[in-house]
Amino acid sequence: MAILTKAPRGTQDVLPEQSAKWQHIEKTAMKVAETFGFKEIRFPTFEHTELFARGVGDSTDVVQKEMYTFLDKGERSITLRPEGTAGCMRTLIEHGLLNGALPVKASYLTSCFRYEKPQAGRLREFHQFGAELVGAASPAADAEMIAMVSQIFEQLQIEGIELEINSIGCPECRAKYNEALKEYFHSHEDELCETCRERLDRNPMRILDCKSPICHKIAEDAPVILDYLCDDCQAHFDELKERLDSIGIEYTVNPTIVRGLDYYTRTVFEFVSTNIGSQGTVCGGGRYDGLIELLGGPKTPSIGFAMGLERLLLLMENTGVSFPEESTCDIYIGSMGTKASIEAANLVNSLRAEGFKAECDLCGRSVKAQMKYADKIGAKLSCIIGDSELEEGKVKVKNMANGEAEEVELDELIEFVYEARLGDVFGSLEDAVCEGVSNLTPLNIPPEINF
RNA sequence: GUGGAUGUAGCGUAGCUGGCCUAACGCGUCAGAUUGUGGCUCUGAAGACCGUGGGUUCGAAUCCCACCCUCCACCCCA
Repeated sequence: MAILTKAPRGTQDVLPEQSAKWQHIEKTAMKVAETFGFKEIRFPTFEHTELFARGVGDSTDVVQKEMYTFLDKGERSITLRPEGTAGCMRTLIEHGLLNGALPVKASYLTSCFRYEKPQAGRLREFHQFGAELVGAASPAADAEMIAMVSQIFEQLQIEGIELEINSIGCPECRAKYNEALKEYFHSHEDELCETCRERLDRNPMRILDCKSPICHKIAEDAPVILDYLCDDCQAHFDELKERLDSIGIEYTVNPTIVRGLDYYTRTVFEFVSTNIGSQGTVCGGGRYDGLIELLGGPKTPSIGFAMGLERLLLLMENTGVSFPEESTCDIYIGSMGTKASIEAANLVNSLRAEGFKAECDLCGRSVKAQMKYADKIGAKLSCIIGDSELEEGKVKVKNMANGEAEEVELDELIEFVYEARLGDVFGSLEDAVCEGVSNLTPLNIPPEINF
């Protein structure tokens, strides 16, 4: 296929038909975050390569083989963000937000880029909703973040998703654990797969993740990080569990969760589904107490997470979660002849100024074709303006649902549409008034009323 | 990066033991079915370089090779 008409590998177009679903997810996530005190933050799509190399970690797969890195015309090494946290932290440090009131609560909707082989739930450009809670070391912060994710899933009416948590300790207890791991795996060195043998001294924790049956078997009896936590890390993890129990959030402790980004410390968690193929992690996050300092900021304990929006959407579609219905055109104003077409355009314009969805003919089509179009776009009302209507100043307005028509003065068309819509929402205009709703237009109706 | 499956109009498919394919069908789109009104029905039209590029052959959507894309698994992660 021609390169001009084909999207690059691993990218996805969102068609108008799909966009309402995206907006629903995005709005819900941002709104829930707002109730938790988060404010949106926006930061660049690309950063200096060094930021990710340092922040995410030189030895990670993401940095080693998945980044979109290039030299710009000024010979700077630039990288399209492979994740959100590093850029977000850079922004907070650069603008001195960490010198203000802590914790800082920032949420974002971004696209991320990783050069990977695409498959279900894995794209080269993907979108995530992320949130960072910066400057709070307490397990209360961890619990709040996890609660926020659960709340988002609940609001979205998602079921069949499970929370797994783990603690990977602080650098001190992790060092002890790594030693224990190395010792254990060295005793099985000959049986390990090739990649694991290479990992053994550099990053033994990754062997726990290996899917090769033999390594997996060996890993089953390996020392568990949870047994090597220092007192502080242990207390932190215990309190987190206690808090989750108390709020009523179910979880399982999975000691094999080892996040692939170097910055994580202590709490790590994943929300996993079995309904979207092998890329089952819909949301992943954890604490990163050392990251900000590593990037040159003040020592600031923090925790964050990211949700894969494509995966979330996939999950919702695969499990039959319903999405809110989209509102359709309130009135289609058809016309015959140029004069009438101009009048129709004026009427439509006035209606739109009031916040109604109104449409008219732009193709010079026959009356019949215009009516068909009105039907296709789901117009609730329709009318056709011709010479006689202009003369008499009246139109027949048809209710598309039942075919009944009513004669309306052209001057009063806007009021008519108004009453018809209020009637739909409240049963009748009288009911609306009874409910104390007055002076409503589609523009000032509270969002919970799906006008 | 490794392995497997796929690729025909906007969508879903038929054709694929090579010539009746100047590519068929359904949905969708557009236009008509007596003068200015949708949903049903009927008629008609537009729309495909049969993923791309090579090759075999008198002749290829159909056979061979390469590449690309999509999907699935590994890997990795959201």
